[in-house]
Amino acid sequence: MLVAAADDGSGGGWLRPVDEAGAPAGAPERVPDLAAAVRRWEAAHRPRWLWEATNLIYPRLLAAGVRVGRCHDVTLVEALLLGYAGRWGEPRSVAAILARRDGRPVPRDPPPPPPCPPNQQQQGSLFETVAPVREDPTGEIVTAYLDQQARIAATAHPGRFRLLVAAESAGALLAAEMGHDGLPWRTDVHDAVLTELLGPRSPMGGLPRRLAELAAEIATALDSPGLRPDSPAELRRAFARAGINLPDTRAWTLRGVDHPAVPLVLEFKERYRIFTAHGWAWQEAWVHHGRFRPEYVPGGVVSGRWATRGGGALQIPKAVRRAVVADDGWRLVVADAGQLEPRILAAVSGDPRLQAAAGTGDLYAALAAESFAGDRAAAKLALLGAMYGQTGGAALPAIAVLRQRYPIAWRYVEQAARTGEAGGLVRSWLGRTCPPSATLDPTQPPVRSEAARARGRFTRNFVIQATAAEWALTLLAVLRARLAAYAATLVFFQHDEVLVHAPESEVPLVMAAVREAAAEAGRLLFGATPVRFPLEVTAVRCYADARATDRLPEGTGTPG
DNA sequence: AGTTTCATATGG
DNA sequence: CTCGCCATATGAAACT
Repeated sequence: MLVAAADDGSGGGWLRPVDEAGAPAGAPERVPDLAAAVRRWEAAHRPRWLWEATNLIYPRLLAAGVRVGRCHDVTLVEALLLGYAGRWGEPRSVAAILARRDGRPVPRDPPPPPPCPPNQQQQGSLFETVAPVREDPTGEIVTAYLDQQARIAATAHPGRFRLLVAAESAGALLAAEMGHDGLPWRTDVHDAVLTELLGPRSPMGGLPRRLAELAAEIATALDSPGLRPDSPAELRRAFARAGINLPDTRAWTLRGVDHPAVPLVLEFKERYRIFTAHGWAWQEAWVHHGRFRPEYVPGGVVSGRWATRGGGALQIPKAVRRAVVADDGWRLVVADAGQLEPRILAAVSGDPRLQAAAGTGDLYAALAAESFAGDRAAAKLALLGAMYGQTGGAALPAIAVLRQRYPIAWRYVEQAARTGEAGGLVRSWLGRTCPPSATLDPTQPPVRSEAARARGRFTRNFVIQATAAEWALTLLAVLRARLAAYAATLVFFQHDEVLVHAPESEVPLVMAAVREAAAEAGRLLFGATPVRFPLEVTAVRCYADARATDRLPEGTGTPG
């Protein structure tokens, strides 16, 4: 059963129960308290909620303590369907869907809100900026839903597309929940990390002591009083005065320069970065009551990966992860999908030799043993180079070996690249479609240009990265459903890594649930396949203690 | 003064 | 690992 739901902008709303065909399955209701009504329906029937946009309606339900199991997010699904039809970027609201269907002028979507740190939010601002709704919109939502169902049925693989739709909608629920719950964050530990790396904070808002000392040492070493090492232009001029002409001041460039100031500059850069991006100012804006609450944006990246709005949640530096600490009596279950993209390539291409390697715990090692004389690093570089469209550098011989030894996998990415170079569209396994090229015209003869080659690299990588993203999204959806029975909650998701905050007593159950979710995601996407999607799962007090590797020790002994 | 682009870092 | 892919965020520099 489905229940279409809409809020009226002031706490109340409308509900309309319907069946899969859109026929009434109960009386439409005008409710004075939408959250309370949703809570009653969820407890009694666990329907699939049908609404225009999870990111608009669900945060208010969460604030009222209401959670739901499943939904269909019309706006996110419309983005998928528009992309599938090659109409990327057109308006996605219910009103836009109906207008397109009826041949009326299509209204524009409202602009997304700007990034807003939670500690600067004004209470009630959301309610004031949204015009109150006076008419029941649930009938139109149902109509839009039925229109979408028809278009989904007309895709090349409707079953796959339905899985994508379900996963995308579940992701939207989870994104709102994680933004609401927040990531456990110890401000005292964060302070200690900052003080250790940067020195005591300057009371006047200037550089902290250790950074200021480093800047002074750099100025002395370059005989440039007052030099600000955070200014690339000043730094280049100072090095030029010392007889060293730099093309830029990147860390990698500096590492090749023999001068006493270089190690100081490198140290300054590393620490200055943490000071500006994840220092005290960031903490004051984004962390409160022991939780970091970023705003996740499902589908915010063209490949289907999530983005975040403000807070830099997907770029937390390794050093700062020490501040992510489980509550007393709780643990963080950290699960990381190792070697995900090459495993995806094996699954989608059907290359039997690559699939054999992807059936082991360490794909790169198996590949190395099979085709690279045991050189694991070469095997890894070859695969990454093939998936990214690398055309230069030291990995070229290894890429040539890959091309010859794994021709089916090679042809898969080559085909995607050719399509892109010609201005065509490519799709992920479940049917997410890449945006069209801004410059290439598929109706014209192919051109050979740097733009065409860049487009080829993009589409080549898209088919892999987008499928990897939907595997991860499917895992999340499955795991979220399994964790509903536990006190444990998902608190963080970063492309191929998830964090679950769990009471100690639930840790074994949660670790098993994560592994099962990974296996289930593989089955849901690819059915019976020899490719495995192993997870490295650890339970830790502190995020920084979860070691990151690209190797997955399996079984009882070490290989070789 | 306000806005846009560049340079450089972080993450996968 | 400069590479080849996808991002966000900051401050400086360069503009309107």
